[in-house]
Amino acid sequence: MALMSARMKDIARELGVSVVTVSKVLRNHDDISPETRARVLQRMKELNYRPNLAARALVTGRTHMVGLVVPDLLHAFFAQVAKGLSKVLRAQGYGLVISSSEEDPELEQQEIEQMLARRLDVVIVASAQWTVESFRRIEDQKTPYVLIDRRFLGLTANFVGTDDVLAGSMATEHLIENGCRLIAHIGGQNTSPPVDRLEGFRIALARNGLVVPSAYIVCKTHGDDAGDSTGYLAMKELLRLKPLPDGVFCYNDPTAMGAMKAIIEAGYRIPEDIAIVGSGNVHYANFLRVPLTSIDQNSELIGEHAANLALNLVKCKTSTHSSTLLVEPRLVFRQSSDKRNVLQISG
Amino acid sequence: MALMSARMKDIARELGVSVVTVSKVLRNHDDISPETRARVLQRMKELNYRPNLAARALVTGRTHMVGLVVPDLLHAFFAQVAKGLSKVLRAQGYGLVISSSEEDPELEQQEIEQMLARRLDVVIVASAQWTVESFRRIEDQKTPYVLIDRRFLGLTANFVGTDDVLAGSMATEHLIENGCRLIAHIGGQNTSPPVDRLEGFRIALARNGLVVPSAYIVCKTHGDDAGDSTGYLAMKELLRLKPLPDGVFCYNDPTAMGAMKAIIEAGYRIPEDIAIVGSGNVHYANFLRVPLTSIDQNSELIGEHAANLALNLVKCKTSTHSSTLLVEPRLVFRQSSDKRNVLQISG
DNA sequence: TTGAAAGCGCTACCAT
DNA sequence: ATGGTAGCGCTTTCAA
Repeated sequence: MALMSARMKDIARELGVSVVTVSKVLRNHDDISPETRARVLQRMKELNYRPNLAARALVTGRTHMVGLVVPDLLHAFFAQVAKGLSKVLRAQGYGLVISSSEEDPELEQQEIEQMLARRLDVVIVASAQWTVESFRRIEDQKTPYVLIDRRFLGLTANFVGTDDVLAGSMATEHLIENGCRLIAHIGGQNTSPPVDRLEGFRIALARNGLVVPSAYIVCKTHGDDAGDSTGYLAMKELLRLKPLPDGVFCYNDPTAMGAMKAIIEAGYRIPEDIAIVGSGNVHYANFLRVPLTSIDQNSELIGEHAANLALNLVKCKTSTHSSTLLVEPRLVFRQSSDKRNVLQISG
Repeated sequence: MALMSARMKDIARELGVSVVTVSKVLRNHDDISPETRARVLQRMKELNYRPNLAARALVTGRTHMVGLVVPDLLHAFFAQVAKGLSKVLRAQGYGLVISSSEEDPELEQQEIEQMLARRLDVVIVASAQWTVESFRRIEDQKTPYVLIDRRFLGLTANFVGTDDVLAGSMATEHLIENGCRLIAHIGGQNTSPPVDRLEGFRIALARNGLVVPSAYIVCKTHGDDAGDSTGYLAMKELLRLKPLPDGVFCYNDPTAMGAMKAIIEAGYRIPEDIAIVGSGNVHYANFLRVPLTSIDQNSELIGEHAANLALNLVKCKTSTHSSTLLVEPRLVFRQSSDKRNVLQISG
């Protein structure tokens, strides 16, 4: 038994062939005689040979690894995206390097630098940045990248995410259809999903001739990380208003979870007193205090699309044209917004 | 502007020094004059130089990357473990390659093979294997590995996980203390956590002189993946029994979520009719139908310990002695098992 | 069909 | 303090 794992050199020497021949067999070149091929394959199996992909990467310039940077691995949305990514990448023999930025732009920058230094073939980022500057550095390195979930205006980049304006209007229209007339919004700041969903919210209200005083719109920072406590605090603010809102569109599910907690603690009922809609449709939405109506963003599909787009970029680096892929949101109706019984009672 | 990213060679040529000198500056060797060092650093900054870690890995034999294979990225327990891992690894400049086996032993094997081929410095696995065979292959490669969450009897390996027997008895004792007398169990199969927790369950019952007919113990496969539907189905079985159990220890939180759904659908109350305890203490446990009492396994700490152990293995490969690290479980008391005041009005 | 030579970008070792 | 030489394990190119 050798101390080191076997190398091509070893197999070549033992079989009296050259390293090149072994290499060709490994990569299924067809200019090798069947007998030679058989002997090499045989010996590879015996030795349990594994090509050193790090060495291959050095000469080919391709590591066959993709990087993913997300703000928070614990957030079910990103876990789902990662799952979709992982599925596609595995099928193509690509590895996935994952890193969490903890919503910290500086940390994110560092992690991206690491990935560039590792020469990952392509990097996928749900960015916590405020500016566009850090993407310029990726571009300098000539490493292709794909943004997901959060877009940057003024940056021509490949993007895969949700049609957030539509998500926002869809959620709001749903509340209106279910009898809500004074609809509050709990949002976020600084990233495109909360901003666009708020716009969708406004569009839906306007389309239905509804007016909402600005006090009913609460946008805090840190909507993703610790979204539940943000939602909790925001909802407590809303509960001080008179009259109370009869529906709340929360810009994501963690926020909605916090809001529900605040409502129940205050002794109100969901959906009878206040209806709730979230977004993201986390996989446990149906198991919450009150099963949560949510906008399904098809997060796993976002991951799959991002993976496919990323792999395309690797295959044809020439592509100067960058694509934007919006996955269509879809509302999943659950108890938290179901006022049908309430409407019957009240006439 | 160069087409390729800068290499040491470029910097060396431009500055009239040797590649070795540049390399030494990069790695903070102290046998370089301050002026030379300054010039090199300056130029590195200007060119935005990033050392090619793939090349470094080839010569040093260290990729500075750690692999993690889990059965399911969506399971909050593993996401939390990954978070703990990630934190420690980042601080040490290590990268994290993550892969999901989807509870499929064959897929897991393939992913591990990939990681070995990539020459990751160490591999951390929450294994879905039935046998010990695949770990032998890792050992052949001389790649150190750490098992987490799931142990294998008869395998001398490094392990970090929960004291599952204690977790099981702790949960069960808790139900007993809260007045339960006919306690059911929903478990899993084939992996050590459900098996050990069931043992803890039995120990606690025996210690308290309680007897539970075998029909009250339901162990299905697939306790992790789609744990909620498993729990749902198992609970429906239990609900057909007479008399009904007055408490259920579910071997993990997803299972408990499914069980709660079945109980509520059947028109029973939690905890008044049936108390529930889970394990894992997922981060949204407090936001479920009924806030869920759960055994906190300190999953993030498990990740941190696993990372530290893994890095130690990398640093001193000589260590023939393998360690087992059990993180102590801790019960988090919430409403789902709170029978102290069954008349209490929620709100 | 086969293989010798060159080199990917970097580090280790030892001489200067 | 500095650098020449010799690789790491593999692929590429081109000649035989």
